[in-house]
Amino acid sequence: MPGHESAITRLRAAGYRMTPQRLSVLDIVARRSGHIGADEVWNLAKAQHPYVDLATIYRTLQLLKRLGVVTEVVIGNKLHFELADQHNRHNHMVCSECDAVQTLSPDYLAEFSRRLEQEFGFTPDLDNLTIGGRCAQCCSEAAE
Amino acid sequence: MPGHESAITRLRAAGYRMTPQRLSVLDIVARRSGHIGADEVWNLAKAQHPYVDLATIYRTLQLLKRLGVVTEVVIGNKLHFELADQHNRHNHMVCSECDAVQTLSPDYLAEFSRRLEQEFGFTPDLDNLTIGGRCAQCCSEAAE
DNA sequence: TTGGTTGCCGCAAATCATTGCAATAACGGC
DNA sequence: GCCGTTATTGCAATGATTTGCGGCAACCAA
Repeated sequence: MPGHESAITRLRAAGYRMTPQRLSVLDIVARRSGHIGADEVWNLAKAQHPYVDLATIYRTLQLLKRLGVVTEVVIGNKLHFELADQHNRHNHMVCSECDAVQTLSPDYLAEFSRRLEQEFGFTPDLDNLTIGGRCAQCCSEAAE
Repeated sequence: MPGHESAITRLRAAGYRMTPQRLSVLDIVARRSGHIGADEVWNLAKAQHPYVDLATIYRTLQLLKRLGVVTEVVIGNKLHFELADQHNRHNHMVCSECDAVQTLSPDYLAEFSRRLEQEFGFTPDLDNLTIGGRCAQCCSEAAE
């Protein structure tokens, strides 16, 4: 399920050019179910297109993030990305001890978000919000 | 109001040693009302203690964060820190366009946090959670 | 199809943060 | 107060990400 044609259209509509590098990154992220690190995107991209620079990977990922095509997850000290799917929105909870990632329905943050907008005019970027903390397992291990 | 004696005690209680470098960092962060960047901590620390390494600053700040003595705020692509004050807990909303920082009562996240713990056993580290997004001013400017 | 405009890429350097290692210093016990 | 253990430091290297710049290529118009 490619599903990224709309992303291409959106890029063009926003005045950006479509390049083989961008297509490649988009394709790699779209094929992957779940998040993928920037370095891994780079490795896969090199296979398709021998001379891709890592800087281009990062720039492209940031661009796609700004356009809402991909979302960012902070895992440990590294950034991961995944295809934004309007029909399957979710947030991420990441354990700072074991780096385990759990997803969360955005419903949990809906009320919070609404209040920030209403009371402060602040529009939180929930799609790219990573909630750090300690997972159940690490909590129980720490309690021993 | 120094207020970091308790932090020193806490450090010692956790089995850590007290060094001039750590005292220095603690003192600098405590004196500052509001957040301060790691580089600025370094500059101020060098004034007191000529040979302090930046790595020590980062290590110390991470340690103090782990112990709950300081909290972290992500501003732009840099980490800032401030003294954790149990009597004045707050979260931060940071605008990704203009880097403006607003504080927020933790009450706004209390219900959310409670649900994560109850339903998933996940303990979010709200003290160090930075909420990214767009501030009211940047929102209105973007709408024009 | 061709040409001009201008956004994008590769490269290299800079920035921010973390980590391995050997020397040093903090601190509990004598 | 001195000593030994071992956590901590400084240093240098590494890792992760961003940025400046000049050449190149995508795309629109003719």
